[in-house]
Amino acid sequence: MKHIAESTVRRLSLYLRFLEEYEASGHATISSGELAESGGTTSAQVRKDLSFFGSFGKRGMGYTVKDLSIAIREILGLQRPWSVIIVGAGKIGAALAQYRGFTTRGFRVVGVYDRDPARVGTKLDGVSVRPEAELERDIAKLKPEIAVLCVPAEAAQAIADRVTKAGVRAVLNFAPTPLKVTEGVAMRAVNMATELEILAFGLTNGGALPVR
Amino acid sequence: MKHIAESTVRRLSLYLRFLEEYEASGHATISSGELAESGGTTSAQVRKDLSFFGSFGKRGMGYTVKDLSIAIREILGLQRPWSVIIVGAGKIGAALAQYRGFTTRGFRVVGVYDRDPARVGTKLDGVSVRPEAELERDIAKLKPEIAVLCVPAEAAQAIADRVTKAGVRAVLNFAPTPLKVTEGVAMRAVNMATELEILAFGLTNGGALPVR
DNA sequence: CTTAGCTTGTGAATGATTTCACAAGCCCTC
DNA sequence: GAGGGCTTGTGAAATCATTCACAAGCTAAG
Repeated sequence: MKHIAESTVRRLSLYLRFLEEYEASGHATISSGELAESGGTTSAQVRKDLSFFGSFGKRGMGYTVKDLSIAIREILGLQRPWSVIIVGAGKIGAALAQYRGFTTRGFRVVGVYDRDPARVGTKLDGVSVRPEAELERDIAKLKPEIAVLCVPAEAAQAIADRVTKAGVRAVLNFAPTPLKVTEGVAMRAVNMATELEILAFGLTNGGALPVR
Repeated sequence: MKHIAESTVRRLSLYLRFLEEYEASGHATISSGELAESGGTTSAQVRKDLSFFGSFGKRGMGYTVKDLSIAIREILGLQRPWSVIIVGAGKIGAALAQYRGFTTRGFRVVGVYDRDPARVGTKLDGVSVRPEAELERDIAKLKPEIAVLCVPAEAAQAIADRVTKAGVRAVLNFAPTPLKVTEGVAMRAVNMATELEILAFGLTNGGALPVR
């Protein structure tokens, strides 16, 4: 398959969100222009994004909301559930373990881990925190595809190595440090301090950063 | 000033993090190659990024760790502190209010707000949660530059409108919905479900997404 | 059946970002 | 103070992403 830009995938996720809203509000069809409007982009961009994966609309008519939303879900791989483990049950990890936005999209938190015995055993939204030492055993048993890392920066690389070695194939890293992962493992990072710093840059150098 | 790509600003933030580590570990100078290695990019990229803002190194020698880190801090606007308010004291908002990564970079949380009276009055790392109704009054008084939104999707646009109208000039949005803000307000969004969806795409379409 | 009015899908053009490649410059040694 | 060995800073080239612009195709109306 051709290379798909990350920006395209990100927009698909956004389109899907709007399609679900449209569906809920009773609309049966939608044009690339309307979808673009909701997502803050252009109709050409919407059509181009979709064109990488096939042809989903009807000329003169637009897209069937229901069909397009199924198609995008399929493109993103959301027609099946994904199992997620969260490593680090501090403030952020605990918040994510209970975050509804994950579960509504088919991401199931099947395990939460922490090194601190004081946190082990506490329940987060139905999942008990387990000791970090059990990671390998649990990964072998539960076969989660994705690990979310909410550990301190200095521990992140070691945990990433452990979970990928144990079979996890995708990592979402909230620790403020970049990670190296072996070829074939998908990696994404969310760095909240960096986001604030980009805003600070924007405020400092008014206008140098294209707004959005 | 020329337009600076967001990707450049993001990398600068990353370089700064490494420079701080390097400084702490006693290194006095660093080359673009070493910096690139740590940040997962190329030496040419590092030099190009810096070249937008000036000339900071010595040919043959590399960069003085201390000077470069001061220079980047200045570029990003981090030589001064920034005041931040957090709106929404649910799981995510509360976690962010107590997140050390913000404070260590000079972002001071000066207020946390919630609509739910049950949460009002609770203390988060020294800051009491205040009623959302006080937003405008507090913004006028505290003059925070940045607002972090951790409210439900359906409330986010209304809160964004209120805080920007009251004088906040930058918004970091954690609600899973895109926001429209008036010209001149800096806006960034962190969508955690989207990040997982990008990983799901990567897992589903093995190799279609450049793994970075 | 034909025409009018929309909207898609997509090559081509433009714009943005990254990578290349090398002259210029600095330090250290001899 | 001349030469060797590095490393920066930066135009030019290459790559990647977005926007343009329009033929093709669908529906509804007459």
